[in-house]
Amino acid sequence: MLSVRSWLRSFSDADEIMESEEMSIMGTKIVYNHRAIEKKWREKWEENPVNPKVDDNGKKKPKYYCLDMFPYPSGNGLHVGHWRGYVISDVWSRYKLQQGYYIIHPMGWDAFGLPAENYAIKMGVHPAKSTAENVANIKRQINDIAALYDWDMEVNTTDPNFYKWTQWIFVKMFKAGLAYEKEFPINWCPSCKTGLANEEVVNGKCERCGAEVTKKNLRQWMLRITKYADRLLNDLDKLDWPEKVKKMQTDWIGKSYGAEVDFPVDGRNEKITVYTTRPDTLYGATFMVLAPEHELAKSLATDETRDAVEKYIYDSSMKSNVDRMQDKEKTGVFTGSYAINPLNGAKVPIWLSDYVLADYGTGAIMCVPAHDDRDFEFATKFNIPIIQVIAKDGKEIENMTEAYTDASGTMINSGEWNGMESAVLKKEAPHIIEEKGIGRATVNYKLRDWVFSRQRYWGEPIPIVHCPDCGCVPVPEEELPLRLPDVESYEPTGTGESPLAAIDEWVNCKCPKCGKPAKRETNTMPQWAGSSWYFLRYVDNHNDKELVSREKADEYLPVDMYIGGVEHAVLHLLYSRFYTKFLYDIGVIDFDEPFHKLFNQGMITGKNGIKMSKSKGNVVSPDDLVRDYGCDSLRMYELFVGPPELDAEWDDRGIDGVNRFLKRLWNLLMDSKDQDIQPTKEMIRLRHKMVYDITTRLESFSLNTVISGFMEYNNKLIELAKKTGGIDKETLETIAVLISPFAPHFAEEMWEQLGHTETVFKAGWPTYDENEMKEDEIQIPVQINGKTRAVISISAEASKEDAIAAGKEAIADKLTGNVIKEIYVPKKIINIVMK
RNA sequence: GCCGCUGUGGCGGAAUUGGCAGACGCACUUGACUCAAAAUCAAGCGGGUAACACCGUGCCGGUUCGAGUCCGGCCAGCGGCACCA
Repeated sequence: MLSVRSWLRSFSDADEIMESEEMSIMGTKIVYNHRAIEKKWREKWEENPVNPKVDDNGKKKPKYYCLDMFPYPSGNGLHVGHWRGYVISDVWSRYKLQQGYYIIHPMGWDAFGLPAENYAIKMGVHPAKSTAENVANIKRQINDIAALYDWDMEVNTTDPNFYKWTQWIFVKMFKAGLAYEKEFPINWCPSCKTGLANEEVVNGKCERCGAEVTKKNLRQWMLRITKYADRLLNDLDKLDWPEKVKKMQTDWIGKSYGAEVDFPVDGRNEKITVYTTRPDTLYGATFMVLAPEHELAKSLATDETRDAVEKYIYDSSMKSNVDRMQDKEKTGVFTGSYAINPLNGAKVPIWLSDYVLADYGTGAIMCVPAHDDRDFEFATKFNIPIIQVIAKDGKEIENMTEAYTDASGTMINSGEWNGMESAVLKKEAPHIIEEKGIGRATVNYKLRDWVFSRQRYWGEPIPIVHCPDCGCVPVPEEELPLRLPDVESYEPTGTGESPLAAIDEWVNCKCPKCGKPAKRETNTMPQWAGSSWYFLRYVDNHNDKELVSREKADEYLPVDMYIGGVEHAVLHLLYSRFYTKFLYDIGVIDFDEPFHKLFNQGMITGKNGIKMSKSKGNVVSPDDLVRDYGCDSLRMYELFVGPPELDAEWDDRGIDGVNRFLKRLWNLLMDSKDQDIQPTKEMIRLRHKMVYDITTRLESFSLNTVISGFMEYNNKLIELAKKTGGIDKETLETIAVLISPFAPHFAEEMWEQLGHTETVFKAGWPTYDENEMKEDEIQIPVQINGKTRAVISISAEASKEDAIAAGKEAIADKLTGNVIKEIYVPKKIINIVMK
């Protein structure tokens, strides 16, 4: 079919040929014509939207806010994979609409940031221009989905009326002490030529472009997300999110309980504080390791060790993240100095090694080789003594070949702690240490503060002025937005300066506080800045006084259902939670979690699970499929390819299946609609069962089986219609409503063909009656020793005796042994156990 | 290395609380219609057998009248974290 089509398309009037062919009338029957139907209803909806606008909302109806992650306007347009999430959220929105909810289903553009900017650079056009073009193109493609989007709510992160508030939030954070400047070696992508947040480094590589991330010492704007670590962690409990995402965030925040212990340096009036989660093993500490970047690292060297120590510190600073991670074998250098174990006075050597991270804990650790794998490896390599302090199964391990890391066993070689259970001591030790005055109980997080500035052009300018007298002064709130200036050269410089730094007339300004000459901050915000709060703006996007009015926020927010890929688990979803909590703290909104329920849809891939991309040449565009099969068929096929939460390989051929289904349903409608068929008992039963099945599958988000359910019932009804000549009107009406979230144009046409003049979306979701679903006669398998030997038909109400008697009769010739047990599970099975 | 998820026909995938494994669809085969093709309709479609029997849900074992489903032990693939002390 497709190849014939493409052959026909080579003629100039191919579309007209196809159109007339499909419009043709075969006999007296009108053939399903998706083009005519979809065009007709698209126009009708344009005139009379099925979901009323915000302002028409009676405010009495319950609302449902369904949202999918907004796209960035890439130059490649949408492929069938993008469709999936949009179809899922639209199906859910329309289902909620049928249940009587007022639906908020907006769409917008995440248009600042690297993808848009890199595309612009590649094409040699200004990002503002290419972004606007790409938005227009993708908007056209998105309209093909026929989703319930309310374009009056549209937002665009590059619109000054939007980024005014992105900047406003930053100013508020600055005033709250949550945004601060810091100079330190940050993750730097040499290809994107910008600093990156920790979350944007995946396996040592840039999340965007895959280039190896290096370190660069830069002055940076940071957001103190760590201050929210506990709340970000604890509030996960109240979210209806996939466990997988909750776990990823939990691991990323990485809270651990332990103790800081102060080790005096031998012969010096200094101490080194270490962080440990295993203070119970303190007696087993036989050495100490500092990160090469530790502030005391250099000064601990003696005359004999100085050269080696300085070389090691220098070498470490030259290693990239990837190098440092991939080093299989531990390296290190002895400083020549010793520390005193504050518990037992033991003198332990102080080493430097890059397996200790400078920015976690205190940048220094005590090492207990007997009970830590890394310490064991290090001690073995450098011949450092190993002292066991936990007895496994009551005794010391002889000839230790690996560390014993379980916290289960009895303490030994541990002075007054001897004989205690290690698991108990692990909990008590921090407090004991605190009482002794040699340390304190503490917690630590893997989460780091957020590196928030980017040395790129296409982002929100950070609204800060650097004044020689006043320091960092925020741009006054009434002067926002601070507009991104137009610039001729917007390519990244790679020097650590943003292209904005080259615009003197923009950079030079007056200090808002004292009026003296000052300079503007030239870094811009990351793409996440806009996407961390955009969902709040939809419901009040024209408000020029507030980010969102409290009235509208209270009424419409937060988001009930959020749909997006799992790739945002620790980026967008963590940042959005942080922003929401901050806005809650300053009273902008009255909730502190943005997304009540989260659904992660799986990715659509090309053959063999390869991600669709232009460079791989495996991108499938929805445009041809919409033209050849229709929006309704594609919508249904997007769901039919597999469980929505799992990845699925795209195969064009499968769409024929759903298209044939719609054609068969159409033919059933055409055969039945003018016949006034009286419903048989079987039709009524099927109708109730169908409502039950479709509804329960939809509720459990098993959207692929909803589609197969439609096919199953359609097949059954077609069989039935062969006997009766058609299907009753009520059953057909029920199908039209049930299928309306999935194939909205088809449903509307079906509804109209059945004589209705109002939209099907006002029909209301059908209900079922379990009594009507019951069958009088049921088919039930009869087994001998668990193997099916016959299938019999009995009354659904049959007693155990009657059922078993009927079952035995059916397999009488096989009942040759002694029956030792007879099992009847009502309506399920008969099993005769024989010897 | 640690944590999580997933293993079912040629393929995508179905199987409430354990109860006829393979629904639904794709592909394929055959037949009808057609000069022919497409479309459509009808039949078939895990392996095995002439037909039964029998064997089949990654592998090994267990519980049970009965296991894709529960338990124990492995194997493979995918994903997350990755020296976080």
